[in-house]
Amino acid sequence: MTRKKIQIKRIDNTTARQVTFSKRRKGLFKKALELSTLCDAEMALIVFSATGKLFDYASPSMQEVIQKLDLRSENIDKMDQPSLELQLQRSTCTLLGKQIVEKSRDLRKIKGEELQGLGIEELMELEQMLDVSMSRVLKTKNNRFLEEINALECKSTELMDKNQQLMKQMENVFNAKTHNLLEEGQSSELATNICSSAAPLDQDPDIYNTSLKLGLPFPDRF
Amino acid sequence: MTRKKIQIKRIDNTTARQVTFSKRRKGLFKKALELSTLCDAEMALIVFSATGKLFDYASPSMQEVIQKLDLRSENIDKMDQPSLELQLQRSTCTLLGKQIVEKSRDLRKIKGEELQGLGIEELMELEQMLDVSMSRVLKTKNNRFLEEINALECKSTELMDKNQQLMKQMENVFNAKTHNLLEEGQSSELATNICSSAAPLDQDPDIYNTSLKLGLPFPDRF
DNA sequence: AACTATTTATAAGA
DNA sequence: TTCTTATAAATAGTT
Repeated sequence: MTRKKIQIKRIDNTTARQVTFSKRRKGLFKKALELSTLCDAEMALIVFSATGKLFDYASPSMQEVIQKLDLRSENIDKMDQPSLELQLQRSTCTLLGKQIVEKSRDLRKIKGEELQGLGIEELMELEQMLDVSMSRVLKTKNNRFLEEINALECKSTELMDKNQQLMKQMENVFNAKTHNLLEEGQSSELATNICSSAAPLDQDPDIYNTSLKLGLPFPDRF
Repeated sequence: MTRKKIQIKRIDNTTARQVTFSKRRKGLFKKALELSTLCDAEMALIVFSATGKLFDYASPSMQEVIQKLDLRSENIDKMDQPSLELQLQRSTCTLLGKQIVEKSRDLRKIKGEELQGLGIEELMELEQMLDVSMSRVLKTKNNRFLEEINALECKSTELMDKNQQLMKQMENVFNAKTHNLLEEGQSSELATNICSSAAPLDQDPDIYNTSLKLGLPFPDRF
């Protein structure tokens, strides 16, 4: 518009285009600032260069101007559309919530805490279910008891064996000692003591089980 | 900017301001169009007059430009941090998920479907819980049965009363008829028929209950 | 980025 | 509002 008048159409030469962009952009923003200042107008000017660089001016603020624009064109739905993930999370939440409510009710029913609405047939179904549950629980519990008892019996047998071994060793020691003492002409007091302290092991081997007792109350029923 | 250079500050005179707004707005939009055309730039220009009138220009479209702008500003401050609601929904989802897993396991346990990991103490707790549930269910069920029986008995009594009334009416009719017939010198055949068809009502009033029977199998236990 | 010949924009007035 | 017009501003092509 000076040396020569130009046609208003895309400038093909990249360099020339970029130069013109710089110059005219500067001029445009100056004019925008002047207009908003002189005439007290709200405005927003957003420019992206071909390279993606952003230049913008807004008065009094970008937010306000765009909000005002959205209110007019009812673009609110489109711009403020919640992200896909948010929508997904929301629906998942409601779904999970429903599942929880359902499962909670099931639990309360099976616990017999919410029976007021149930009819005879439903109550009988519940009864049958509880019967099945109870038999399973009792079966499992009984197995556990039997396992426990079995384990204890094994331990008991082991200990009794060990006890026997120890007894024999003691006897050997006693015999040897007695032999020595007799040979040395001493009394048999020591031998008697050893013998009496070892005796209970044969009479009541069950006392070794005390350390293995369970700290459980005995069940009402098996 | 012609006859005189002006200061770039708000024009006090309203008319002058409006005139200038018109002129400069036209110029600004022309420049904007030229820039976007010449330099292939995306841009949006939004202007609100002091009176609230909207003037806008966008290339290639207002939506695109504003979206592009939002993406930038979101990338800067919002995208790093997902929106508060999204965060909330996410944590709610995981929480609800955990609750469901927990409740499902509780249900499976109480149904005796998942007992492998449980110890004797837990099994005994379950047993006790099932005992409580069972007693509640049985109590409720028994109440329902009693209510049902009670209702049937009431109905039965009502029907028997009604039956009695009908009997009496029939007797009256019979007597009247017999009287008339005897007076008219006819045989007592009709009277005998009436009497015999009415007799069973007194002998077995329970037959009236057949229509009220429940279609339920009798329970194994009360 | 600076220059400058020209075109454009526009302030003031009509 | 629009037109006119003198003049300020912007800017295309060049350096």
